[in-house]
Amino acid sequence: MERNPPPRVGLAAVAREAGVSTATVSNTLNRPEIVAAATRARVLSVIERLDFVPNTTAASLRTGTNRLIGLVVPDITNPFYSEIAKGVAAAADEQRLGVILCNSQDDPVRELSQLEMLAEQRAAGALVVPITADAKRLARLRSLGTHLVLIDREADDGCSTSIDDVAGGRLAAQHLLSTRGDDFVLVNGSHAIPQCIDRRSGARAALSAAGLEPDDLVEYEVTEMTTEAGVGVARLLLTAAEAGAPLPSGVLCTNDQLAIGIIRGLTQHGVSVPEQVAVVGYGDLAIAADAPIPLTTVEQPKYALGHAAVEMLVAEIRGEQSGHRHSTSVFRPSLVVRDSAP
Amino acid sequence: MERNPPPRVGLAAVAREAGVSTATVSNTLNRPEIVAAATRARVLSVIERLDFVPNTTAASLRTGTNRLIGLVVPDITNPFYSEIAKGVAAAADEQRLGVILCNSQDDPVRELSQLEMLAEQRAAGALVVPITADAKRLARLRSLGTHLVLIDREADDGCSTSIDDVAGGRLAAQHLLSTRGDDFVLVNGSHAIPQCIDRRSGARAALSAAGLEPDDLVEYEVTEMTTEAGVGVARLLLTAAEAGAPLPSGVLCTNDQLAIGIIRGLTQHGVSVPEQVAVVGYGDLAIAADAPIPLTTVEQPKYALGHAAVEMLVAEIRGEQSGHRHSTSVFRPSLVVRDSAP
DNA sequence: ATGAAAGCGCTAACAA
DNA sequence: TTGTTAGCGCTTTCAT
Repeated sequence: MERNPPPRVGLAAVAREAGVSTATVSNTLNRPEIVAAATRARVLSVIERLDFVPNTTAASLRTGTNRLIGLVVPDITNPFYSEIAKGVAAAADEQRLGVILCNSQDDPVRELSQLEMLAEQRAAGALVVPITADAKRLARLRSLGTHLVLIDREADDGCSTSIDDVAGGRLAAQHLLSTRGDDFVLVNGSHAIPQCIDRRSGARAALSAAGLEPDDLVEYEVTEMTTEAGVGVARLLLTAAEAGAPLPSGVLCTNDQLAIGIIRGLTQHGVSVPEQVAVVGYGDLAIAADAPIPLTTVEQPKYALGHAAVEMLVAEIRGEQSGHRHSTSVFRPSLVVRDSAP
Repeated sequence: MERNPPPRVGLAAVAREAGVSTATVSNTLNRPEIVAAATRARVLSVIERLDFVPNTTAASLRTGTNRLIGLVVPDITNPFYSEIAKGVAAAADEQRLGVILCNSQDDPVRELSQLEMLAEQRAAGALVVPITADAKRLARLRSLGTHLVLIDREADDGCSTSIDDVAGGRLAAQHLLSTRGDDFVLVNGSHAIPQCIDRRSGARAALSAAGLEPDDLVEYEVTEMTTEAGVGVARLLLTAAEAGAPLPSGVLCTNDQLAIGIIRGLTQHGVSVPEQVAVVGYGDLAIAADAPIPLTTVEQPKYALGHAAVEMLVAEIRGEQSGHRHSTSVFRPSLVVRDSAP
């Protein structure tokens, strides 16, 4: 079982064996068109035979470029982020880039030190889903030198890919409006979260567009956007109904977990969904389709978000000298109609 | 908005500014104890002032070691793998390692090319959740030079971290046996999947241990381990019951999706869970706790699996010359009792 | 305790 | 078309 690793063969060994210079070996790899077909074939066969694996570390040092990019997400376990990561990984594969995954765990300090690590690795750039949009922080990140593309957050100064949450909120509200009327309620997360604000704005915009007063929209704000919180709000709704107020004909939730909680809370108490109350979620996670009553929800192009971010980063890197204008691509969400709100 | 990137300062610039040699700067960074306190302070202040970011690429080239490891998973979107990734990312942070994420998408060809990429990057090693355990393939991977630690699959020749699926199957079966009796059925995935085989073996072992005949265990095998497939099996169970055979008192599923499907299929037809039929899942994904009837299931230490794998890889790398014996650490799953099978 | 200098493996002028 | 050669930025003997 003694298995001393064979001494790594380098460009020089290949060159010697093939009877050419190192430059020619390098060229057959990087610019095959400028080397004679015969030589190329000979070199390639030697490479094969010696099991030569080029050392990109050395190449990076020499060229000053690196085929490595960073991806910083708050929690890779969250389906929203892991879908993004999947899109990033696929695009990176296409571009022959490696992705350094950093899980910031919602900790700004950790996030910063990870960006620092990426800078030390001389990553060509980084895609980050920032924990806080604090402009000062972002400037600091950028000053670390690597190119930055923000995901799921618009950058005033720089590239980003994001989703139009206002449009998503509008879409959901319009659906409820046209199928159920105007007496739906909004179940929202903390107003400290930009996405929650935007979705709410969209819902209000839909109301305005229908000639209604947006301030009449009843909103329940929860601190944790969990299934449990949803069940809690459902109870509130039922209590109010017992006190005489009618149940709303629709509930618009700003994520899927809340919506599932609402449905559970309502159905447990004999209220039927969607007959008595229609429920719309937001996000289209796997749980939406798999729920006991499949969820009508706003689908977010998460994979596309990640995929596009890589392409944007590559464009930014390429355009480094050739002049590059920062850009933002905003994806439009769409409504997926299922049983919970037909 | 013209912002020419400032020319990167290197070790040499720092040395010049601090009036010392590059060796001293390097030493204050890597072996601070051997440089005089006064010099060290001066150098550090210059580093700070010039915003010097060491270039690990160059260091790697020089030392032949790299603070980068690879992580290859079949699908980062799958909660099982993303939990592992989280554990890997955390452990890597602790060890100041970068993690290159590769999503093999269940494609052996892609997996191989990703391992090749890791070899080109001279990653210090790779953690892989292999698509196929084919020994020849693994040998080929190892021959690419980087150290390998397998995750969720035992390596006959090399390091690995895995979960004892036989124990998990036994745990689940024992629970059903002691709370419900011996007339439970097994709903399993394809026998081509080692984990499915192991979980089945565990269930059979539990039967044997109770003095029962393992061959009497009724098993339903599905090709896709989805919620839908679970609903399908539930229907089969109900049809059989109509034909006179009694419903089993328990159902043991080899993943959580199947269990949720079973519950849905049964309850939709008026069968109460757990009163008439107890259902046990496997995996303890988020959906288990969040299900309408919270799921009794076998919890797998996914995070620990990833975390331990990093430590094992580090040990293997360290022990490269100092003699290192390959090891396998096998984690024991545990049973989480919830409402679906109290 | 510090400095001088030789590379790590590769790429890219430039020369032939 | 191919070869020669000078580094990329760092670490590490070996002197001093």
